[in-house]
Amino acid sequence: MSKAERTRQFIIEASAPLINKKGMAGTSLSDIMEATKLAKGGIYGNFENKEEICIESFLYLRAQLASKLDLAVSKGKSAREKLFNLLDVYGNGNAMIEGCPILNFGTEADDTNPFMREQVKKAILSSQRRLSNIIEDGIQNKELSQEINSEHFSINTFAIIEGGILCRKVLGNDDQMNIILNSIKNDFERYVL
Amino acid sequence: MSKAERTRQFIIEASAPLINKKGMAGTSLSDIMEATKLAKGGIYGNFENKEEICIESFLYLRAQLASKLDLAVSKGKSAREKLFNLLDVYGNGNAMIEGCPILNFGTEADDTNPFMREQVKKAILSSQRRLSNIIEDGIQNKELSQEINSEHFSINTFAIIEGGILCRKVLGNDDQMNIILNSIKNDFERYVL
DNA sequence: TGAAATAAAGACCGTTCGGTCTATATTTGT
DNA sequence: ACAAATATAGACCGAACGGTCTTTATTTCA
Repeated sequence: MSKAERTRQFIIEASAPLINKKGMAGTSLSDIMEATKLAKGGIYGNFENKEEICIESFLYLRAQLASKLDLAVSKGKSAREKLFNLLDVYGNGNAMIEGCPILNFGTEADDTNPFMREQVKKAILSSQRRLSNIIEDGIQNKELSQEINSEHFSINTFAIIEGGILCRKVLGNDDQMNIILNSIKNDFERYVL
Repeated sequence: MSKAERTRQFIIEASAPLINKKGMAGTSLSDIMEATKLAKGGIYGNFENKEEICIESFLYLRAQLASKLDLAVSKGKSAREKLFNLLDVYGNGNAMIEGCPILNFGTEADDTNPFMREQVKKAILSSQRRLSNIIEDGIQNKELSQEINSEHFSINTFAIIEGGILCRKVLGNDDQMNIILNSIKNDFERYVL
C-alpha cells in the first residue's frame, strides 16, 4: 500500500462519519481539512474534488455496515437466528452511531445527484437481498413455512427499519425502534415451523 | 393581509418545494431569489435569515401534508376506510411529489439543527397520533378487535411508510411502495371485526 | 545513502455565500 | 390624491466556498 493509497484511505475514514452526519452539501472542505489535519494540497492530491470524497465515503460506510451485518447473519445457525442477529445490529445503537448511510445519503441524493442515487439504489437492493436470502434459505431448509413471501418480507422489513432509524434519530431515543424490531420478530415467528 | 404578509407567504410557498428537494444546506439564497423572482431586499425585509425561511418552509409543507391526510381520513366512514384513505394519499405519487418533508428535513436536521429537529419530532408524533386515533376509534366503535395495539400499529405503520418513501425516491418507481401499502392493509384486515 | 519520484503545504484564485444598507418604489390610510 | 409609512431593489460587504499551482518535504528504490 503506497503512501498515497494510505492517505486516501485515511481521508475517507476521517471524512465519512462527518459527511454522514452533516450531509454532502453541509460538509465543507475546511471541515474535511480539520478532520484530517491535512492541508488542501494533501487532499486534492488524492481526490479530484469534494464529490469524489463524498462518493468514496458512502461506499466505505456502506461496506462497513454490510460487513457488520454479514458477520451477524453468518453467526446465526438457523434462519430465525440469522434474522434476529441482523435485527440486533440495528437495535444496538453503537453499531449505527451516526445513522444509516442509506437513509442519509439517499434522502440527500435522490433529487440532486444521479450517480450517488445509483449507488444508494444498489445498497438498498443488496440490503433487501440479504434479508430475502435468509428467508429463502429458511424455506429451503424446512425451517420456515412456504407461506412467507420472501420478496414482500424483505421489502417490508427493510422499509420499517429505515423508518425506525429516522424515528430514533429525530426522537432521540430507542423506544420506537425497539417496538419495531420486536414487531418484526413477532410477525416472523408465525412462519417458523 | 398586508402586503408584507402576502409576500412572506409567497416566499414560503415558492421556496418550500425547492428546500424540500435540495435540502437546507443545498439551497442557496440565489436559488430562493430565482424561485421568487425577488431581490435580496425583498427577501430579507420579510425574513431574518435563511434559516427562518427553512423553518417556515418545513412548517408549511407539514401543514399542507397534514391537511391532505386529515381530509382523506375524514372522508372515511369506518376505521378501515379512514386508514385506507390515508394510505392512498401516500400511494398516490402526485400527492407527495417532492418527497416527504418529515423524511427530508428530519434526516438533515437530526445532527445539526436542534430547533428544526424539534419541529420534525412534533410532526412525527402527530402523524403517529393520527394513525392511533383511527385505531382507537375503531376499537371504541367495535369495528376492530381489541387485540390490535394502537401504539405499536401507529409506530410500525409510520415507520414502514417513511421507509417506503425512501425506496420510492431512490429506486425511482412505486413498486415497493405498493407492496408496502398492500401489506399494511392485509395485516390490518386481520383485526377488522 | 543519495538521487529521482512523489506527496503535502499553503499562498493564491475567482466565485458564491449569507447578510446589510441606502435609495427608490409602492402601499396605505386619510 | 396626497403624505406618511412601508416594502423592495440592488450595490455592497467580508467571509467562506471549492479548487489550482508552485514550492517544500517526504518517500521510495537503486
